[in-house]
Amino acid sequence: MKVSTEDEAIAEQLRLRDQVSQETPEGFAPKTAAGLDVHYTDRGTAAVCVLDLATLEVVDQAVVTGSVDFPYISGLFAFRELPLLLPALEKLSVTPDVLVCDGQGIAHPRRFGLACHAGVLTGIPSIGVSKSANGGWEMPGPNRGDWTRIEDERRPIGRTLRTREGVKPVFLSIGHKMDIDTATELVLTLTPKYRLPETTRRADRLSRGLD
DNA sequence: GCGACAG
DNA sequence: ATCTTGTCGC
Repeated sequence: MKVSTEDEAIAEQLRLRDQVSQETPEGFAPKTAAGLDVHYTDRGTAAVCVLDLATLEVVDQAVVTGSVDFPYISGLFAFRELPLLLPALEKLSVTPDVLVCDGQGIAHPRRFGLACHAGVLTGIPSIGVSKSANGGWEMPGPNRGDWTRIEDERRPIGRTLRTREGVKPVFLSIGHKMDIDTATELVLTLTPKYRLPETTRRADRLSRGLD
């Protein structure tokens, strides 16, 4: 379905959100994780970087550049980024076991943020990790691994997670085919040294034409 | 009108 | 997101 207006985008989110699964597939044992990010200049450059979870080395990557016509609107972020991210995912020579998106999953006004959208359209388990969050949350403890709930109307929709001591926590929520505990463990695996997941850092660098 | 507001 | 100086720490 073509989506070009705000109303159409919201209708599309409401149509797709029931397809989100909050259950991790039986025997889920991811060997690879993909980071997704888009960098903007006069156009957009989407980058996907697949890392081996055991070594955090890059095993595959893809870049797609094109025009971006949908504006940035909080709550409709996916409609700005997915048109370039999906083609980039298709260019990969391997299918990643999980997608780590730079944004929200169900911690979203309609419970259908970028990570959910990417997961449902690809069928790949996904999570959303962002640098800031909507909704209510309190600062987690000071140690790596400490977390607190992100809530909306007293309903848990995600977690803050301290990935590194002395710095602001990250905000994570499940995207698709994923449970929050598995997502938390995955993010900790991806953050041995820096606040943000290695997947996100590599995709960000790649989208900027570095590396 | 005012504050909130993923990137 | 992007703009943009200095500063602290490994």
